[in-house]
Amino acid sequence: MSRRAFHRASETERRQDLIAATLDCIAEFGVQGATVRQIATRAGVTGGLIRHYFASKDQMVQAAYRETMMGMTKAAIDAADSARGDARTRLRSFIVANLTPPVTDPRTLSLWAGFIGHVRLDPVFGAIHKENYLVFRQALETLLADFLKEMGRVPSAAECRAQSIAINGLIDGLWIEGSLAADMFDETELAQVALRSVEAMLGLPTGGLEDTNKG
Amino acid sequence: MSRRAFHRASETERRQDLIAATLDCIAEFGVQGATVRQIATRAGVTGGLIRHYFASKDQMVQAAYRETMMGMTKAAIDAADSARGDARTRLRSFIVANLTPPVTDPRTLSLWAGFIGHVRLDPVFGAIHKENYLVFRQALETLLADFLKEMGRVPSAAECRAQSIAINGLIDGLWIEGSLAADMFDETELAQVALRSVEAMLGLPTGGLEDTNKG
DNA sequence: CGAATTATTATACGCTTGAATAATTTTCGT
DNA sequence: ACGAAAATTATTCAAGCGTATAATAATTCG
Repeated sequence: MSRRAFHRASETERRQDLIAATLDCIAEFGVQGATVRQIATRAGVTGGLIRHYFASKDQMVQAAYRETMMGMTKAAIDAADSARGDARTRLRSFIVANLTPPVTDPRTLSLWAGFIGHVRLDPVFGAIHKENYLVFRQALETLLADFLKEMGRVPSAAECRAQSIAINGLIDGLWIEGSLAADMFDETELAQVALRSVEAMLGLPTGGLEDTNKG
Repeated sequence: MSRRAFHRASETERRQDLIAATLDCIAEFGVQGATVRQIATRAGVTGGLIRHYFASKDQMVQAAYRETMMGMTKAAIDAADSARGDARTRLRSFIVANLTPPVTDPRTLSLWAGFIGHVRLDPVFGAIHKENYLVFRQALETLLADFLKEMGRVPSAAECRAQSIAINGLIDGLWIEGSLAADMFDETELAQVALRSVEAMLGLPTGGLEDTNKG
């Protein structure tokens, strides 16, 4: 049997490849199935190389978790930032980004599900989770406060907190529903449900779901 | 070394003990740490006995998943049924039951997190998930339709669907938030947020979060 | 161009896992 | 009371795990 051919890559490139292979394996086989050997095969290297780039498998998985979470949050925040319009438009872009691919996506949920169980067990996972949660929640609260001000309101701190908790929860829950059972929802249905629900929660007139006999 | 003392239990009792031990281990150590040996130790038996009650470890974990999910759904439905009042009261009881212990609870979330990653990988998990989801969603949709009728509305099928998706998402998301970071919320805060948000989504007057300068 | 260094492969090790089997104790029908 | 059947323990096994180490190929640099 001949020896496997060498392919030498730059450090950042190889680290990225290894993280990508880790995510592939977790999405496809679950955390249990994401073994060092499986990940190495997927990355096209031999197992020993992993230890050359990461002190342990755990550290590599932590890096993969960090990247996944930051990617999701960044996608939503970028969508809000690049929506150059009024505060309402920015908030809506943020919500839509969270409830459409690639954030709402079966693969993303598989990754998240594989990771979330570690949050309470591994302090590193706990720290990554907490930081990401705070970034997300802060972004949402800012968008919300801007929107309320734009409507001419002077929201109290209590209202901002309560409404951002509620909107955050709504986004999270719809994200799970949509990612777990994507086939049960039209492509834009969840985003539309979220937008209407959020604006109803904030006291705006609803957009088209009135029934025939309101009273 | 002397032999371990025998303790003979009835079949249903022992199966229940093994499932309970499985859940304990998953909650405490994660799915990875819930090994046959660890579970057996927790249950106070030796490993071989597990195979006497379950054809494989997988089947035992599936039984544990089934029990956990059915328990959560049943708790909420029972709360709604035993609230002998108008439709609004029943819907509120359903929501509150979902967002207070033992449904909203760090341990319950740990269990759910341990399981959810299997839903897409193991068809048995997929079937359990789907069945439970449909039961939950049907119960919610019935409660919602009753409530809307009680308000004098004649809700369209589309509205019922959209609103129940939204409420389901809100419950799920707040459940996760509350279970992941119970220390960040007052004991009844999430339930209150949910109740106010749901009624706002349905077009009812809000209950006390108006700010100082509406309009 | 050659030596030192680094990246990569290949192999080996100790441990844990789920499962299978054998041995032992209890229960129960007759 | 006894023997068959069932429940439980104890032991064993093969496979797979993460990791460590040794061998080899590529790169770097004086």
